[in-house]
Amino acid sequence: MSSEFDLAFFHDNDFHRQICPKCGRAFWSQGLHPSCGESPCEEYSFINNSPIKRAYSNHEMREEYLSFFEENGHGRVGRYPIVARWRDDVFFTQASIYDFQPWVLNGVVEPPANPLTISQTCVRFNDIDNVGRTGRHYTFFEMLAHHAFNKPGKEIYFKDRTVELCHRFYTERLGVQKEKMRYIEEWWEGGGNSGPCVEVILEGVELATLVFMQYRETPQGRVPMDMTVVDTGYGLERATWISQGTPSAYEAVFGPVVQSIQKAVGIQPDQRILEEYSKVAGAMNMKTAADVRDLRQRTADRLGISYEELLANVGPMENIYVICDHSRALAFMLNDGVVPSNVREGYFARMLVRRALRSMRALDLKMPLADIVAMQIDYFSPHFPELVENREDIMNLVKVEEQRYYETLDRGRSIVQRMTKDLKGAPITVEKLIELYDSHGLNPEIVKEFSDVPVEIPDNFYMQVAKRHEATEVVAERDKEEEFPQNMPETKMSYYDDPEVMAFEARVSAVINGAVVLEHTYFYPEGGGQEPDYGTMNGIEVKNVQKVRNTILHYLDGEHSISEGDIVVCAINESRRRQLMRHHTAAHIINGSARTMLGNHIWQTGAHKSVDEARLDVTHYENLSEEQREQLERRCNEVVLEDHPVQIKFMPRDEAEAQFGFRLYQGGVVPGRIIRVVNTTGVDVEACGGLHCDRTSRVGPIRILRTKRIQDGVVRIEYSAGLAAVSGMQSDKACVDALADKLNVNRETVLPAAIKLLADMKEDRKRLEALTARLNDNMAEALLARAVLVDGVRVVVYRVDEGEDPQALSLSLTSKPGVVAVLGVASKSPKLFVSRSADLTLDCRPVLKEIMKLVGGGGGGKPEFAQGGGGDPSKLPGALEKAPEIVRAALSRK
RNA sequence: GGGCAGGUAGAUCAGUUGGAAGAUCGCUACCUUGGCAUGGUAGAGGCCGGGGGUUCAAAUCCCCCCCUGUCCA
Repeated sequence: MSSEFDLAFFHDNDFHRQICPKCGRAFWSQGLHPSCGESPCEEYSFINNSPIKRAYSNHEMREEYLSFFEENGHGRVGRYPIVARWRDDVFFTQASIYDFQPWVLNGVVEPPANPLTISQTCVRFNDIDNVGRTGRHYTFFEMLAHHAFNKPGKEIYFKDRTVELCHRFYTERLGVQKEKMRYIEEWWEGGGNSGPCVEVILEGVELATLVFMQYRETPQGRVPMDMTVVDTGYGLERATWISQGTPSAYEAVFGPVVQSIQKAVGIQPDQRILEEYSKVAGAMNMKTAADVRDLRQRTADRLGISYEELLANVGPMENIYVICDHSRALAFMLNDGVVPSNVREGYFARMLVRRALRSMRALDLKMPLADIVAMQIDYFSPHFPELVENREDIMNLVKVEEQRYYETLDRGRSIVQRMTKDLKGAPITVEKLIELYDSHGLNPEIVKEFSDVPVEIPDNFYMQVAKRHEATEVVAERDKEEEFPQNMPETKMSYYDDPEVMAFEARVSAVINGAVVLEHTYFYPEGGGQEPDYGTMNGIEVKNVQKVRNTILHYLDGEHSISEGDIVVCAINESRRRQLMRHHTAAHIINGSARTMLGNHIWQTGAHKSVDEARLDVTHYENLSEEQREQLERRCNEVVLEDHPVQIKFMPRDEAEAQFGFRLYQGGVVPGRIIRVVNTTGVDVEACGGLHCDRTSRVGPIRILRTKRIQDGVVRIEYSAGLAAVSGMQSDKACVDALADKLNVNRETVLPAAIKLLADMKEDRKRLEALTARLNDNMAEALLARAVLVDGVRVVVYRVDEGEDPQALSLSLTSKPGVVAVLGVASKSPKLFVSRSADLTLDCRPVLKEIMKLVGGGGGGKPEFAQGGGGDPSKLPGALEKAPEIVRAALSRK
């Protein structure tokens, strides 16, 4: 491996290759060092003693870096969004190289500049538990980078130049003494690629990683890539931190925000304690609560103070750091289109809100989280102007989510209180604690606060929770096997040239698995949620059209004799096509109108357009109210009437992004160097492959049929447009007319007539109930008059007729003292009821069972009221005849 | 996408081994008061989330679906 690092740059500049005695890794430096310098081999040595010539703010450091590389021939590129909408394999942008995967790396798309430099906003959640504690972990961070993409015959630069630029940046630009820089030899693998890499270490901290991607990891082994890539990553926050030499990175990065919160909380920690704490923490990797206690104890020992004194200083600061980190991450995530929810990317936003609120609770900091997010926006917006535009929307999302958490806490409080009431002073078990967290979102600290009984929290609590989730099996994702040959002839997509052509002739270039491939076609294949065109080819029905890579396959109804080289005559089902076009343009109108109405957090997450109806799924935190639905419908129809032109243009990707931003990618992944931009002028701009009306007026009426929350954070808008909307209105009218006809009123009075009808029905039902009750009473009196006297007890045996209520009659009979009632129903499933008055002690259940034995059924119930059934209905009358005897026997047994 | 906890009166929730759908608050009317807070009495209000199944009988047991909450990826 060492040959990978035998760089001319090292040799020409008096670097020495050394082996770290602690970790055994090789490293290069112009100075001589006892170890590789990375923690835990060496402790931080820059605190209060920065090796960098002056203290930089985060913003100054970013600019210093980007301008250095710009001066050295790199094109400066703007950040990509945190939500990696151009990829379907990850939720978030976790490194600058993500911006160029997969299309730049696989050669489909040219990089926006080559070489380039960028400061990429990233989020990572794997180390979230260390945020605030180690002094160097974040959920959100900026990765400074310079990248070079080397194609065969078009080399930009590789290892030597990369290390040289890195070295010069720190030594020349930031004034670090050159002997202090150390470069560790390492190997990197990720995302199916691999290559050697160099870790850049300064004063105990890893500043950057320089990766040289040159292999592809395949099932057959490691193969060289056609394109080699320089993939570097420099932590902006770390560089800022080292330049300032503050105890933790958080002070350096969030300066004013940390101070404002500190002031609001009213604490002034001992700097010396924070410094030592940070040094010890830097050398540790914490997994459980026990690790954290260990860290604190070690620091306290070094300082010669008590654990409690340390905790009083460190604890509140950790919470402040968590709040700072999470609030900044939220500002950017919400800005870039995440809506908090309980699934997918939204869950990470929810988690950040809840963790931040917990820290605020621990500090007893009583202010809205949205206000802290606003502080971050104000601190970062001079360099990220997009935050200003979305400021109100971001704050609103935070407020909504904060409110949700308080509702969860309220629910949780009553759950815990009910639970502890049953426990009567016994402690809450670990099992229950896990359930409260896993199912109700209540972490043990909160449970402890809510409960009056003892709560014991195990150190490995969260590991036990994780264990619960381990058992869940992972469903293997089945790759859809490519069943089409690799070398199919490509089809020219003529529908993009002129979507108005509905009849054409074309030459057949192939027939694949019975599907016809033409040299060019006006048939629109299924795609972008739009169903395919139907029509005819040589008079045969075309019933499906699919696109596979760049080939369009026409599926015909039944057998056909069309073969390669034929000229076929084609006709497209025009009414179907026009309706699909209207629904597609309507989707863009609705999307744009909803965004204007509800906020910039509205993004399309799915869509489907068929002939009769269509739907559009958008990100939003709650279902629309009826008023909002009406308002949206009205706004959409105004857009139709305003007659906006719909401009469609093929544009280079970078140019389109520069002009319209990443909001273009509403429909998800759009590969390719050139993208098709559909601009519904003044309303919405999207990268879209669909066919559209050329003006909004041609969409016709738009009806928002209904909206529903299909999952937390996603609202489905179902709609119809054009003639489908007209059909809907007609059937609605027909329905009301038919209803009016049935009610024998006109359509204007159909509603009050229906309301009156329902009221009348309800009244009638009550009268019927009252009447039945009176009938029961009368019947009861008549039956009691005919009752057989057995040992002074009146025994009533009666076969109930259809329409009488045996249960109510039983109750009525036995409400008088000294009565036993035996009531039978001889329906096809016979039933029997045996009841007695409250003053008697007879157990009705054996009586019932004995009678039902004669019928062949069973039953049970309570001593004073037994019921049963089943068996042969024709045997019921006979059984009832024997009933008085059975009752007599039972009474005498007493 | 997966796991877990739920869905009963307008609201918050009980409902034991399957066997007559309940409590509290709120609502309506009347009584108490000069008026109000309050107190007293009576009453209204339920497809027990939906659909199947087991059973003589299901809010209760089993299966499927829908909805809500929550944790994890």
